[in-house]
Amino acid sequence: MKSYHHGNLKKELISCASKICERDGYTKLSIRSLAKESNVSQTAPYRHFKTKEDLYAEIAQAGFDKLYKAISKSESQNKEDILVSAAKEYLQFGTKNSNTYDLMFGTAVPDFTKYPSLFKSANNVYRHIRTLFSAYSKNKNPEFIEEKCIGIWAHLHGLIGLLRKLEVVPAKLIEMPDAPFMAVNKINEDLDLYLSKFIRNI
Amino acid sequence: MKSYHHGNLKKELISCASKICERDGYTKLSIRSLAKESNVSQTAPYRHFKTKEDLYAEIAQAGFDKLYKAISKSESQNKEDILVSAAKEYLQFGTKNSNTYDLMFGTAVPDFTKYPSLFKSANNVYRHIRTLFSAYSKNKNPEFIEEKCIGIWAHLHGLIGLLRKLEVVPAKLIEMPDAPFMAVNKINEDLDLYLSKFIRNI
DNA sequence: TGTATTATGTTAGCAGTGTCAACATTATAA
DNA sequence: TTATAATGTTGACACTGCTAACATAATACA
Repeated sequence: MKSYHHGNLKKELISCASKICERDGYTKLSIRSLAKESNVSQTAPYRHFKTKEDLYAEIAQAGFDKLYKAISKSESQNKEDILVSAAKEYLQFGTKNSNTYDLMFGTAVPDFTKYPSLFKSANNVYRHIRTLFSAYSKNKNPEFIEEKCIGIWAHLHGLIGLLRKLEVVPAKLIEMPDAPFMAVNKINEDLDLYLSKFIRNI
Repeated sequence: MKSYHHGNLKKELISCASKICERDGYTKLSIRSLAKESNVSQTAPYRHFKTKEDLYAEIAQAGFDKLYKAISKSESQNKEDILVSAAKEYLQFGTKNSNTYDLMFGTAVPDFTKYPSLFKSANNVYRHIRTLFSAYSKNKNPEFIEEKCIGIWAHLHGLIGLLRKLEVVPAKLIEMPDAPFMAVNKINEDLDLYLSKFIRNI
């Protein structure tokens, strides 16, 4: 005997949608199929999300919050270690949740300023990177810090994109001996080493 | 008096689709509206592209070819200047054709190995970066070269992604004084300086 | 406690999508 | 010239996001 009101639909939709987005990519998500999975009518989700983009924004925000947690958890006395470890967490989040990462940084939600809480969550990630680097860096000039932080962020962000794109079955390597897979795979195999070199080189 | 056969449909579709993808983003492209614009029936495009992804692959390949041209055109005796200039061309291509760049590196075509000629075009871009850096670098160790090239590529690739995401109307800055816009805008304003510092720092 | 209001559901329907099968016309190769 | 392949059209299926109109339940207030 099912009651007319679901009781917890919004949360369930977000949770379910997050899983689908991570599993299949956000373009595969459909509001109708999502509704079906929660045993509600096709248009019930529209009582909680005005548009599909609104739903994406919620998922993206949850992603940024999760990312923030991941890069915040490392504890150490050594400031370089913290930075390296945070970078590693960032990279791992991006590669292990690549579809969610794509939703967060791709065109699913083109303008974050439309969603202030999403904006804030995304910004918190950047601010934390800056805090860590600020503590690590000997040069405390704010402009220097900002510029280097963008650089670090861009490097990690770009690596995630490339790793995803170049993640190919090894068999293909034989056909394309000149492709950048070898190098990417090598980096992927020894991330710790790469990241400490990378940080120390800044 | 219109003839039954269009004569040059495939080329026209690709050209038209490229424009739409760059203007509106690739998700806005529909095969049906594309067909309508060429005054041809809804399903005519399917004689030239088995799926929408096949069409995306063609556009992406054209993008990589254009990118290759852009980063190849710089001439100079100084190997560092060539590298810096190529990096600048790369960045400019990515920021000025951001929707096309997104189509090239996003999830529109998830697996390049399905499209050998696209794969090759994309690979040419990487190989050219490597050629330039190889000529510039004093350390000629292949592993060193590969790793650094991935790093350069990732940095540029990531910057393009961030610049796009952080490109916001300045008015919003006031509401969010702690956001990374300032830094990003500064980098954007003086790309030459940023890139030469960046290259020299490798 | 009774009632008005709001929140949250449902049904029906519009306009649009990718893709396929069946058929029509034209260009080309044998 | 004729068979075949290439390239076009029509019609249809099963989807999609989204809206309007309506139904039910929870809540706020008198």
